[in-house]
Amino acid sequence: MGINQGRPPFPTIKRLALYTRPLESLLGSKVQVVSSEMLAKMCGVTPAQVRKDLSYFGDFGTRGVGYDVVELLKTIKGILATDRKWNLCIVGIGNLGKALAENENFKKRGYEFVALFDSEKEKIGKSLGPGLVIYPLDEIPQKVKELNIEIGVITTKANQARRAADLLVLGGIRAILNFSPIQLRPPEGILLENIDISVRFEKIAYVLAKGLK
Amino acid sequence: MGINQGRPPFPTIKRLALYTRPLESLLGSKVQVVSSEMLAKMCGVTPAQVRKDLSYFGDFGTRGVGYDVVELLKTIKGILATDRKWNLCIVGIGNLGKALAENENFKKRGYEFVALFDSEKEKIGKSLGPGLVIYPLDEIPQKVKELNIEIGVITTKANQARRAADLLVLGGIRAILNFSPIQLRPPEGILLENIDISVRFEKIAYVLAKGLK
DNA sequence: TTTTGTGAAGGAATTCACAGCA
DNA sequence: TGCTGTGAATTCCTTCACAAAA
Repeated sequence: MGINQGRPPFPTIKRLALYTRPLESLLGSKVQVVSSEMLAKMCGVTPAQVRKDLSYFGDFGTRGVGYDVVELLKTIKGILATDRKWNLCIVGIGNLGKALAENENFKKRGYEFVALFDSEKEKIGKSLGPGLVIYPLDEIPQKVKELNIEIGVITTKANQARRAADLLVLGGIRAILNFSPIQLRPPEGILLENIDISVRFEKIAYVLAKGLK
Repeated sequence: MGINQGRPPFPTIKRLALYTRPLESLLGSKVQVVSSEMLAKMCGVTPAQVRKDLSYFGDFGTRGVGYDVVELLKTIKGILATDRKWNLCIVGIGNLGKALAENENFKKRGYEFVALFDSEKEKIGKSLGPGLVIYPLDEIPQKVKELNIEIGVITTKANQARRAADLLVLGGIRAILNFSPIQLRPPEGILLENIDISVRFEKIAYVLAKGLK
């Protein structure tokens, strides 16, 4: 019973988020109990992995039976802090920025975009979705403070990314999710995550070309 | 000298792709030589990591000097098989699909979208960019064969993802890049990569909430 | 000198295999 | 009996530290 050794590995955190999806669909179909084996299959991982991941946070299962779907989902959301609202903003309202802003899934999970920014004059003042207005970049610091924005998403062109990051930092942002292919260097204490989609293509190309598994 | 032990770790492959970006900008500014230390700093990794990564494939540096930028870039592109063209298609032409289709960076790296697919009647026949027409989903298998498409990108809504994957497989696709939050199960031998953006938000939320480094 | 290339050491994450409990 | 929870074993990846080369 309960609480494993030191801090859980980061891969564990990402998998917890993964577990959430099939769990929600099980919930929808009124399944009450799930085994590590079933959950594992639904997520493409091993059963031992599922159990180990969960064991870092306590023990939620019943031996011989499995995990209660409702309880497990609630627990994971608690661990991931998805049981509260997070205010985000997007800098750079091109296609990608729009795609994120209009995606309903994020809001469902508690991630709410409360401000949009772009450098193009023609876009300023336009709104996307329900009352989501596009502001100029200079207003980033002020809006971040005013609206309590904790996470900033950068979807600008490469040449604007650095400026976007600086302005977010100035406003007191806590984390940045960067889609540009630029290496940002935020000050100590600010969390940076990069998503570089073409890196994924490159991995695919490598595997295909080398013909390895 | 040269060629390290067994197959290189996958993290190494992803970093090679990462190294490519600053290398290109160095190339642009006519810098001829780069040390592992400088390259490391530009990418946010350690110098030892850079050298170890490269050592899996041979030795390209000159001791006491560094790496020749032009040569290193060419070598990495060769390793990643980015020195040739790859034909891709996108299934699901919403904002995200559009963002990918219109992004010039991919083509620059050899990843060319040669067909688009969507299930909405109103979108069929429209074209995006230079001669990129949107076809209905049923035409996926035929077009994949006809145009020699090796990589399929799925940017549909969740409820269409499975069908999209099946049709791609039917056409003989070799790899699938899946942006939907659905766990796909392609047959043996077909490479699947998932990009689930909200997982990244979840990791950020976790770190912020726990206040850990 | 300077900076690479790399075995050896260390650390992190996964898998094994089984004890413990329902 | 069946499935969880978890130390121990293993595999995988990174970092260290230094010999080798320019």
